[in-house]
Amino acid sequence: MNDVKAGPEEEWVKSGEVRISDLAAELGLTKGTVSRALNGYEDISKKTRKRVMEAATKRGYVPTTQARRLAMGLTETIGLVLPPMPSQPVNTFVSEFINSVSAALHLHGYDLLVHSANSEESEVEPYRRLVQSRKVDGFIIFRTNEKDPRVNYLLNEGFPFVTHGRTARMAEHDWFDIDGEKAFRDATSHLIKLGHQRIGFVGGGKEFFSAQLRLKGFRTMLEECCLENVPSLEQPGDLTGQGGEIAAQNLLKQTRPPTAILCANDATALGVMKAARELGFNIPEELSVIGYDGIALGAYIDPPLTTLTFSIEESGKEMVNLLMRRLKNPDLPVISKLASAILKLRGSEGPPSSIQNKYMENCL
Amino acid sequence: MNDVKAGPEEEWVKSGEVRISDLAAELGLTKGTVSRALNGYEDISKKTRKRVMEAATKRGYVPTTQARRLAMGLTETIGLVLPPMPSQPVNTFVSEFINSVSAALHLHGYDLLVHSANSEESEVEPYRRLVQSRKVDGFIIFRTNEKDPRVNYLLNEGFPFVTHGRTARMAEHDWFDIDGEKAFRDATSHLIKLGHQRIGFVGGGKEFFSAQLRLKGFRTMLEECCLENVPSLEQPGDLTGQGGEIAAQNLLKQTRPPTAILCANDATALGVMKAARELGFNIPEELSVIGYDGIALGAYIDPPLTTLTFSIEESGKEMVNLLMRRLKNPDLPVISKLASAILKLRGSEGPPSSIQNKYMENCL
DNA sequence: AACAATACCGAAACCGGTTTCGAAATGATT
DNA sequence: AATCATTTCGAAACCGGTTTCGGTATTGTT
Repeated sequence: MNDVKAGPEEEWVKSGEVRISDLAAELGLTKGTVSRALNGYEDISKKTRKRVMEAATKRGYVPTTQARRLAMGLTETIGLVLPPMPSQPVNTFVSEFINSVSAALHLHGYDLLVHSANSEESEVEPYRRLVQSRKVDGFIIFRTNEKDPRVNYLLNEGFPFVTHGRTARMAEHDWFDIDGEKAFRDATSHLIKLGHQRIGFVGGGKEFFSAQLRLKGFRTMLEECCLENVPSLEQPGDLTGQGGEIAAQNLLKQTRPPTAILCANDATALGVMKAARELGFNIPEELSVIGYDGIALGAYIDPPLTTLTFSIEESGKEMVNLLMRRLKNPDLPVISKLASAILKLRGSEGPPSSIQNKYMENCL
Repeated sequence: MNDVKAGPEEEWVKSGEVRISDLAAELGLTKGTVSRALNGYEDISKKTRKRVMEAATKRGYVPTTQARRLAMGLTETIGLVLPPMPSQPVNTFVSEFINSVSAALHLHGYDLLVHSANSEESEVEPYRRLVQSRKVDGFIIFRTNEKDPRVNYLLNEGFPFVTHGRTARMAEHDWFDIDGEKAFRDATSHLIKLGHQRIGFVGGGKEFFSAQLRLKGFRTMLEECCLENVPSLEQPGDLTGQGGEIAAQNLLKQTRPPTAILCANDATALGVMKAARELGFNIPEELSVIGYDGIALGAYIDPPLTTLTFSIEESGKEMVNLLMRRLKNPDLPVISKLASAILKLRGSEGPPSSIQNKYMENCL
């Protein structure tokens, strides 16, 4: 009939029907004693403990979470607020991230409360509500801005949290981040070694700290290789495909268009590729494109998107570790963790059509 | 300094420091009275109520959720268990779905608890744990199988839930679904009208009910248009890009390959397109491809993917409505809701290279 | 003015656990 | 056998709210 197996010797009982007081009555003990027996207190005789535990498993007793948490004064729940999603979210990242964070939290006995942000209200409002109603013990914050109101609010409250990404106040809170600067130095270097000398850059919104760091990595490597930094080759973006399209048009319609474009994320890169196709550029022969994020979909397009990738699972795990440490001892000094992205070559980049080796003469 | 504004006339207080007993003491009332005043009981004088409410807002009192929920015997929380994710998820769907469900729940004062499934343990284990520990009042289940152990378990427990997708026991539980059969009839019809006569189909796993219905829609429309159903043109898939690649190879290496391929979802379609390119088929000139899901990324590939799409936001909203109704009154009769997908033409389909109008002579 | 009806609030139980404290029972010591 | 230390458990407070019940104080009726 169905695959739920009940013990053979006793009738099936619906879950969650037996309370600690039932157990206590059945055993002729008080609920305090039963509680201590189950929680490993030392002042319980082996014999009694055994009786209690056997009765508990036999009756299928599981403590009511709400009651336990109320008594212990903690929620064992971590909040994650989804940023307001534009209608064109290319957020394969988000679901993977939620998945890894949730799994990591579970190992510590914590639950994940996912809240959606209403775009009509202030960005901090959801956080404020969750804090005030005491629904969570801490937060996981991602996609940080340089000046982040959420961070300001939580720091002010003294409420525990960890960010995915740095902020202007990163010295005051725990954070995890990918070394986007190094990643973009690597990608830029790779393009230069292929022979590119005019390289375009499409950023994320400048409010994102990560976008600034990626830009910095790009510029640093240009300088290091004695390539001049052409302002018109740096275009702003917004981490969406549409933003990529617009930026690419601005880049490719110039009299001397770049031979390669570095994008702040994969969604942007897809927009860039779309615009490039429409303007008649062949990829990678006439234009190299590199993204950032490593979304799985990038492998299925033509040509497959070369991208900078990192382990989302590791990100989630690390962030949870940082947060658990903080919850256990709020007074510990702030720490952070920087992971690195790796360049995953898939085919959307190659040498420029006409290689000019000027930079080699000058620099190497 | 920071943008958290405190009232000008009084000093800043950390949130959540004031309890109902503090309020009561301050007002010279009992906490029972304060509680009733705040919750709109009729046996409180207007004057007292006003005093209480003013004091509450002034002191920033917000009831502790855990305590209220314990007293009221409900969790106001809905569980959503993420299916184990393969490493190649093109799951923009999941994050959007979580977002919409969370937003809809919030309107009813409910929270969303997201749990990740551990692939090593049984599929129902997470549900069992959440039920037994009484962490949630109900579940949102998606990606149903025909014989779904999760559904069996919850039905057996008499625990409230709503599914996104039908099951073998759909008469016994509330569900919401997209009319995949109709969607695939529409898509098939569209291809036939374009002149296609040999149409391939790549399904999802046959354990998914939805996959069966999509196949049924495909077959139905073939029959309706007097086209013969060629078994070798029906390939199984697994809702991933890789599965699409394999299926496409099976289809396109045949002596008489199809001129169009219908895919059970967009990820599959991307795999199909990749394989087709590698085998030298031009899309859409030599091969039309249609997907299902309407993922945003589909618009950015070349050619943009024609797909069957539906409103995820609406799905979330409807499912939450069904679930809230069920929670309010567990004895109501089972109801369900069927929404329809629409064919979003983006360019990955077109007339076959050599139009043979045989079907028109026969049928229309 | 006496009486019933109503408005309003206090007292206490309750939700289901955890934890502290003290007392009884047991065992060890002299 | 009396004393003391230990082991083991019961009693009760507590977490922070909600809800029922009953008793005044107030109002309305004749």
